[in-house]
Amino acid sequence: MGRAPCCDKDGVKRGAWSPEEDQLLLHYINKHGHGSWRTLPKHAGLLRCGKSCRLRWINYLRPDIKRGPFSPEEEDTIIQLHGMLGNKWAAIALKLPGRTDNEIKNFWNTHLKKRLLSSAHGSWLHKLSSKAEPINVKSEYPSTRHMVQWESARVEAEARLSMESSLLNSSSSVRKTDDSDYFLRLWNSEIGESFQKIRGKDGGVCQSPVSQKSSPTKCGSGPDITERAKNIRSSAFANITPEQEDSYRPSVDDMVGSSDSLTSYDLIDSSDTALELLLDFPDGDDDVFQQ
DNA sequence: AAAACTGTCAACCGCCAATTT
DNA sequence: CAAATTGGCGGTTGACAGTTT
Repeated sequence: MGRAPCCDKDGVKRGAWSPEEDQLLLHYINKHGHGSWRTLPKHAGLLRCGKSCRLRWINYLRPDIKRGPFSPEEEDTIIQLHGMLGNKWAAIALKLPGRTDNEIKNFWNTHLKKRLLSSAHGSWLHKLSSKAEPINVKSEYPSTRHMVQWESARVEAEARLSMESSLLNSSSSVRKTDDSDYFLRLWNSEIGESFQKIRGKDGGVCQSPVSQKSSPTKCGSGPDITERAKNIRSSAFANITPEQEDSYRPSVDDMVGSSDSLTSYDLIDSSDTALELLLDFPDGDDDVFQQ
């Protein structure tokens, strides 16, 4: 059975919100809270879909929304979290107070992704031109090919890192409920703390392309980010005791019933391969993420 | 000056998972 | 337990502004 539409299309206003509508929504929520989004428009006197009201509130009207350009630190965080989580915008937004998933998604798609791809493109071409034998992929369109290769390597690495993280999580006392929940636990664990320490050490001296265009940037530069990534595992685990590390290691019970015969360490090792794939992304890629 | 192009971002759409009936 | 409902998420679209030709 198909799902009923969230609201009738007829008689429901769409498109940009007027200041009057914003006022109505703001006033209602301040007074009563949002309650059920479905019934809110009716009670608030709005000719809008509840879903639309929710989105407007979350992305625009909420009082804790942070306005203005992304700070270098926020930018850095987005790049790193996206490397770990992929397009989990809601999870990423949880680590950026005042920023919405939509805002982060837009920022990634319009700024960071382009920089990443253009830099990756340039670096691959550079590497190709310096090698007698091109990489074992045939295509008349090197740039497209390289982007695809890079992207597939990244996706694979993500998938394996995700699997690894799931194993780590499954071994702790708390079970995974959803991606963001799992990630928050990981982030708030010793591993996450260590990761943040790594960030603290080498991050932060970068400039937002939006707010400080003329300033130099090293935010997310090639060696910077790859070194960070390399350090995520080694440094993070190095900072915890063997007992703590054991607590992240899957128990025998956890492994029983798994569909294959891999041990947790096999998986971690295999993720190393994928990570290397990601990390071995062209040497001298100093300009990745730079404008 | 104006048409074409490009970039940005708010808003919508469709799907999924959790919750309720 | 199944169906219906709701909230939430990620992908995509389209309007608008700014820039280039």
